[in-house]
Amino acid sequence: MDHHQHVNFNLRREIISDNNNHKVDEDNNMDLKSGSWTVEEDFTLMNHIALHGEGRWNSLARSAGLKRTGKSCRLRWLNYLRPDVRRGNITLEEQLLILELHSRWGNRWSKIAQHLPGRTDNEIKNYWRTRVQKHAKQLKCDVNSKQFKDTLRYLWMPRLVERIQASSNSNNEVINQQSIQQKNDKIISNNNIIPNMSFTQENYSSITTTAASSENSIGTQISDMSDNCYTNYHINQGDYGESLISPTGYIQHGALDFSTADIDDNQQNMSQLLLDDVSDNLWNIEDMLFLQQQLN
DNA sequence: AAGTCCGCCAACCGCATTGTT
DNA sequence: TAACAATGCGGTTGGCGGACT
Repeated sequence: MDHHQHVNFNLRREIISDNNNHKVDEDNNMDLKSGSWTVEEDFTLMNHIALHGEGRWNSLARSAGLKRTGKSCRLRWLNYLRPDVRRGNITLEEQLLILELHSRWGNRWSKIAQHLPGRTDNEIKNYWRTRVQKHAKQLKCDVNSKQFKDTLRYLWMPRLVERIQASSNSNNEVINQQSIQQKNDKIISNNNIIPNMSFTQENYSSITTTAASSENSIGTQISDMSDNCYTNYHINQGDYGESLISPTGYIQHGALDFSTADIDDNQQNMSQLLLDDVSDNLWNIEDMLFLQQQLN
């Protein structure tokens, strides 16, 4: 019996499906449920894992009294119920990291997820398919094509870096303003009011903290990584190629690898892409104008 | 208001790999 | 070391909800 045969044999033994979202565990003659998990099932699984730990998913499912396959329990726990699962929108930093790591490793979702604490491979895969592949589709090019990879690398990723930096700067400004106000308040409350004197940012640079180091857990964790992608983008934008990136991070004329014949289509497609992307916080009007200049 | 479309994402499936007996 | 079981991984599907007509 070769590998495939015995795997299929395992699967046949494990479950036999009917047409009604029910499966039968032949060994235990038990109806198995599939589809969405109920709150009761979630509690049952969580309580059982809290008491007995995870692993041995098939026997866990049986001993917990869950009419689910071990696989289903494992997936539910790892992708949803685990306490350290990070929920909510993918941040700019995470987007950048996903793009970078995917450019290195391709569809190695699990490997990529290891570098995004709290994110699951499923979540990253979904992000890629729904957001990134959508843009490839809009550009009418293959997601693996050089054209699309260049678009990601020379447009999307630098733009994300700029957004991250801008966000970090604005956070610093808010923190600085708060610090200044607190200082002033403190001085006033101590009856040490100094007429006509205001505190500048320079005066208080020593008491401010950067958003990246104190507020942004991803940034902190990334900085601990052995292969530090995010920091590389922060510091070495020249990595994109000196001929491509201007000091502001913008792309030099002619950097895009579009053939002349494709320019009109690409311009139209990219403009539409950028318009659509406003909802994803990746592009703005400035980007659109810039790109149109590049394509003209 | 009702019907349709579409994007998102949880969950499933098949296969590969790893662990255990 | 072969057989089997458990786990991991990536592709795909289907249901839900919001947007649109």
